[in-house]
Amino acid sequence: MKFGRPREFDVDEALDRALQVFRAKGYEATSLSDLTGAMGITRPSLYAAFGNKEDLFRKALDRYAEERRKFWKKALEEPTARAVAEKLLYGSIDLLTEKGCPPGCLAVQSTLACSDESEAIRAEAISRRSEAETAIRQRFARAKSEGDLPADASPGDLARYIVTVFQGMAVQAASGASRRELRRIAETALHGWPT
Amino acid sequence: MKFGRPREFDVDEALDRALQVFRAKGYEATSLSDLTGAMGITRPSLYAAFGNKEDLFRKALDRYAEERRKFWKKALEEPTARAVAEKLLYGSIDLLTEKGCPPGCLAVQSTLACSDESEAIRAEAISRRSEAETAIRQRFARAKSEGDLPADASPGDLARYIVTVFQGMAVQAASGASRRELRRIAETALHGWPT
DNA sequence: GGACTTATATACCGATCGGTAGGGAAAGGA
DNA sequence: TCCTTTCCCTACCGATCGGTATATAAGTCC
Repeated sequence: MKFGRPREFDVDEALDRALQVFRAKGYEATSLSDLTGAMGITRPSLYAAFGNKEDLFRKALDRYAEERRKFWKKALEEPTARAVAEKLLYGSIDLLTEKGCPPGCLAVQSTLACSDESEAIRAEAISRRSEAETAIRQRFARAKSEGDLPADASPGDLARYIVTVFQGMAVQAASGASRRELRRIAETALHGWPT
Repeated sequence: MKFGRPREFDVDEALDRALQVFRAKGYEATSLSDLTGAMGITRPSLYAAFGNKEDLFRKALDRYAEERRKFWKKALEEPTARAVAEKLLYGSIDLLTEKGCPPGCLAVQSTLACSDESEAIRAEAISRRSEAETAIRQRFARAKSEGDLPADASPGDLARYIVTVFQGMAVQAASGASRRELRRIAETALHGWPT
């Protein structure tokens, strides 16, 4: 892989730019012109480097998911189930309102906005989410066995609940909710956490 | 308004068909061909009866919102704040999983899927939602003054929380969650309701 | 019967969509 | 230097987008 003319743009940087656009508009509403404009490259360069639009989106989603995974893996290391839940909800506020990006969650957005053709994208976003939910459930099950959660608590229900509140917060963020408002939502959601 | 050739289709029925399509695909991903196909009318008939695509969507959203408003107005008549919250969350499960329609909430979907051009649609969906939240907050404020909610409870936070959980449930429904799963989410969300 | 009004049907508009062909430009290997 | 490989650019493809001009059919009023 040493022959030929070297490419004149940075692939990772271009992918980041693409991710920004996809976050702002969602998969379908983002056009190739939007992408090439933001990435600073031409259409053929895009296709040569990333395949087609769907491939590019998948790579952007990969990068996005990897970043998020780091976050919740770290959150699961908290000593108690309560602390884990707090870290997940409060910490996600930062991710939902990163400066420079439009607020919201790419995965949630991609789950909802879909036509017939992009069903594959939707399915992928959903499956990625279930990975996180499973990890949270297992963490709560451990907490239960350690006596950290009451015996009548359901790790599966609690994990699903946390994920659902996060998704609701993502919708709120996309609707313009401030960090302060999101914090109050998280606070209220954790108010009845089982002890 | 009695001159001229009478129209050969029922406007309300056609609007219902359009609503179904918009619910299935969202505003942007729905094409005029999708609409005319489902409504059983031609393009010029659609434009003569409803204006353009955006007008049609707004009318469909009106009809949708009216139906939903009936639901939450009724829920707010429950005697206690707790009963109101239960009715709102459990009752919304039916609305999120109506048979015949694809699962989810049109307003939530429209909030997230948007490009530059359809920002007006997005803004309208958001403003409609705030109407419901305000009504819920006022109901909770009344409950607080009646001693039905503790003195340290925040009607605003609780209303926002209920709306957020609903939105999360809408995402879950659109991702394929069953009614049973949605019921468990609602149950968990209400577990820590202030007494 | 017209005359008038309104809905329908066909066929089309310019713009944009995702995706690509083809030719020149820039590098390494010989 | 010449060849090969790869990349970049312009220009274009067919399909589809939302929206409409035009002509005809179907009614009420006189």
